[in-house]
Formats: sequence, structure tokens, C-alpha cells
Amino acid sequence: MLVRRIPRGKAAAYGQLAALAGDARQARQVAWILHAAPESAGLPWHRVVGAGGRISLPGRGGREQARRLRAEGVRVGQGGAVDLKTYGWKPRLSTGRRPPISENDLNRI
DNA sequence: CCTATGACAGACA
DNA sequence: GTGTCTGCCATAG
Repeated sequence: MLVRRIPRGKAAAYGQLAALAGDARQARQVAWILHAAPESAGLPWHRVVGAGGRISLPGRGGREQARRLRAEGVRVGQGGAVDLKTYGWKPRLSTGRRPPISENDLNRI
């Protein structure tokens, strides 16, 4: 599972994960999956941010995400954005094309 | 089947 | 830098 591979203190973008999963256009579905994923799944969802490192989660969730990130040593600037230059996750995998993502592909995200 | 929606992204003003 | 608009595509109604 991609999200689980994101190391502590790092962050990855929705689009990046989508690309790794096989199709960069699936960013919204990645977001959808995280939204639907239960807290009990124990996913490090807080390490997933929007393009450019901006936190896309509005309201309280966003503050919670920023809080968790900072707790891992990730600096979150104004407007809730992390510096991907510094904290961006660099996976060591290929970006080869693969089938589209769907709800039960949670294990790939 | 058809429309609306969204934790996105990229292009543009 | 900020605000809109457009392309996307799985889900929900």
C-alpha cells in the first residue's frame, strides 16, 4: 500500500500517489479513498497533501493534519503547506501505467 | 441514463 | 500572490 510506505516526517501529494498507482488523473479518487477510509485502518493520511504540499482538508481535519505533521517534525507554514523540497517523499518505484483505481484498490494507495 | 459533487491539478487572468 | 475555470473520473442520488 502506497500511503503506508510514506515514511514518518515525509509527505506525498495526491497526484503523486495517483501517478504511482498508475494514472495521474486519478488524484481525486485517491482523495476519495482517503476520505472514505476509516480511522481504524491506521493509515498515515496526514502525510498526504495536495499539489505543492498544501493541505486540502478543510476545517478541523486540516488543523488536525497539520498538528500530526508537525508532531512528526514536518514544518507546516502559513496556509497549511509543507515544503515538498524538504519533506517530499521520493519513492524508489517506477511510474509505469496500471489499471485505474477504484474503491477496493485501497491496498494500492 | 443523467446530473451533481469533490481531502485534485494545471492553466490563466 | 490570489481567485476562477476547466479537465477528470468514481460515487451518490
